[in-house]
Formats: sequence, C-alpha cells, structure tokens
Amino acid sequence: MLREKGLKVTAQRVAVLTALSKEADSHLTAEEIYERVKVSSPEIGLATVYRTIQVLLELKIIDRIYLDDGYVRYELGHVYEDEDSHHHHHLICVKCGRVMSFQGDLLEEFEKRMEDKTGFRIQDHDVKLYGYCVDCLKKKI
Amino acid sequence: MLREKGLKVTAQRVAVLTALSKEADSHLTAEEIYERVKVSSPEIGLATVYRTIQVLLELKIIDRIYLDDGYVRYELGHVYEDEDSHHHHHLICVKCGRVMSFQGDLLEEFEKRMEDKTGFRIQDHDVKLYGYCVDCLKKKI
DNA sequence: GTGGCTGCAAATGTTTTGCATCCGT
DNA sequence: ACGGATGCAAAACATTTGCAGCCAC
Repeated sequence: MLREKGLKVTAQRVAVLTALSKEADSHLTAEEIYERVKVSSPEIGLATVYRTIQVLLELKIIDRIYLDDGYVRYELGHVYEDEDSHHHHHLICVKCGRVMSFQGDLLEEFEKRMEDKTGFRIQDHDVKLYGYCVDCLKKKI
Repeated sequence: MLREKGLKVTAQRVAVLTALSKEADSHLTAEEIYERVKVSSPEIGLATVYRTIQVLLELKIIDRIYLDDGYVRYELGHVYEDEDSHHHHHLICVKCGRVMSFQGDLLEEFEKRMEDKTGFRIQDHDVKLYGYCVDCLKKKI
C-alpha cells in the first residue's frame, strides 16, 4: 500500500505496523507504539513514530481512536477487516482499561429518525460502551 | 452545591459556570472558557480556569466531552437537565463543527445482547453522530 | 544518485504545579 | 484569622518541526 502511493517502505514503518498487528485488538498510544518498536529497532526516534502514524492515518491503514481516558490511541484500520465491518465500536472496561471491539450497525433506524427531526444528514457514528469486563467481574467488583 | 461540599463560592468559579451556561448547548474548550471569563474578570488566570474545571468535574456539575477533533471540551452536566435525560449524546457537523445535543436511550436492548455475548457488564454508553448540519447543507455540501 | 525519510534537538501547545498572597467563611 | 483559592511563572507532557545526514528506490 505504501509503495502504491509512491512512499518508501522503511524498516521503521514496518516496525510500527508490526507493533500494532502483534497483539490482537490492540489500541496503543504513540508512546506505547514507541516502546514496542524500540525493542526491535532501538535507534528509532519518537518523532518518526509520530510521523509514521500521520502517514498511516492518511492512507487509512490505521485509525485514531479516543477512548476518553485522555489518551489518543491507534489501531489497525478497517482495511484489514471483513467487508461489512466498517462500523466497529468499542467496549471499554472502566476498571482495568481493557478494550474489546465489537461489530454491528445498530443505529441505522435511529439515524433516520434523527435526520427527519433535526435536518442533519448523518454520515457516520461512533459508539462506546463502558462497563466491567469478565475478568474484573470475577475478581469481584 | 459548592457550599455543600465545603468549598468556597468564589467569583472565578461563578464566572466559569456563567460562561458555560450563557450559550445554550455550549461545548467550550478550556481556552474558550478562559477567553469568555476574562471579559468580566480580566485578572483571572488560566490555571484557575483549569483548577475550577477539575473541581466542577469532580462534583459532576460539568462533563468533559471529546468530540474527536483533538480538543477537550466541557459542558454543563446532566444535573441541570430533565430527570430521564442522563444519556444525552451529540450530533457533530463535520463541516462547521457545530454541535447539537440529543436525547434518547436507544441502546438498551442492544446492550443486553452484548452482555450475554461478551460477559461484560455494561454501565454506560457514549454515542456520537457525525454529519452535515442544516445550515451547511443549505449552503451546498 | 536523489528525494524522501530519519534521528536528534529545539519549538510548540496544552495542562499541571509550586509558592506567596489573597479572600470567603 | 484560618485555610482553601488564586495569580503568576515555571514545570511537565504530548506532539510537531527544522535540519543535516542517510538509505530505499
């Protein structure tokens, strides 16, 4: 994908993508990506991580997500997902911070009603569910 | 409310709350609050605005919202709203940035299904709808 | 070989903090 | 008058940018 856009495929760019793809369902901050990338490429600079993130965002290879904990996070984009999963959302554990993704376009009917009512033309939505994950429930709330 | 918690009712705290309540449906950044407050209390410091925001957040008098435009914003909390409106969400115009609030608990059934499926115990949700507002549609998309 | 990419350090922007002073109670 | 609250400036973070050297193509 990089090559198609006339961009260079550098070790650093591969390393950032590898970091994001290694853990399933990973939602890393720039700093966390930096830490992971440094293991295999210790000479990498934090600025490069930020610049790589910018490039990958523009190519829509990764997505920026805000879990509302004050940190900006990144995840592999929907490019890598199933056809019809362009709307995936997040379940966030308020205790341990764990994040799961889930699928489902559950708002379409509601969006229609909102359009009629407000005159907005709705294009996209973002849904986050907050609660306790299985592990935290087991340990006791 | 401040007094109940043993906190002082200072001119600055009143000014911040006044700024947030003046414009209906206002979603201001810390900097914007600062600008507005400076008009009536020019001696106020930005640090005080931040400290006041912290206090008001803890008392749940105001809410922090992330509209995913990179800015952290604040609005008067649901304390001031109708009984059953503890879930209000946002319609965001992707063109002009205008924000409207809307009410509605439309996810309850869906949340139940997610709980069964994932084992999460869901406590809260956050929904944002992105699109074009009436005015931007009129002007042409 | 060349232009884009990188590492480093410095700059920027936002939020927090230390401290002496001030003012609501 | 006491202790919390403020203003100012400095510090702490997160992110961006300038620039000389480097390396995919």
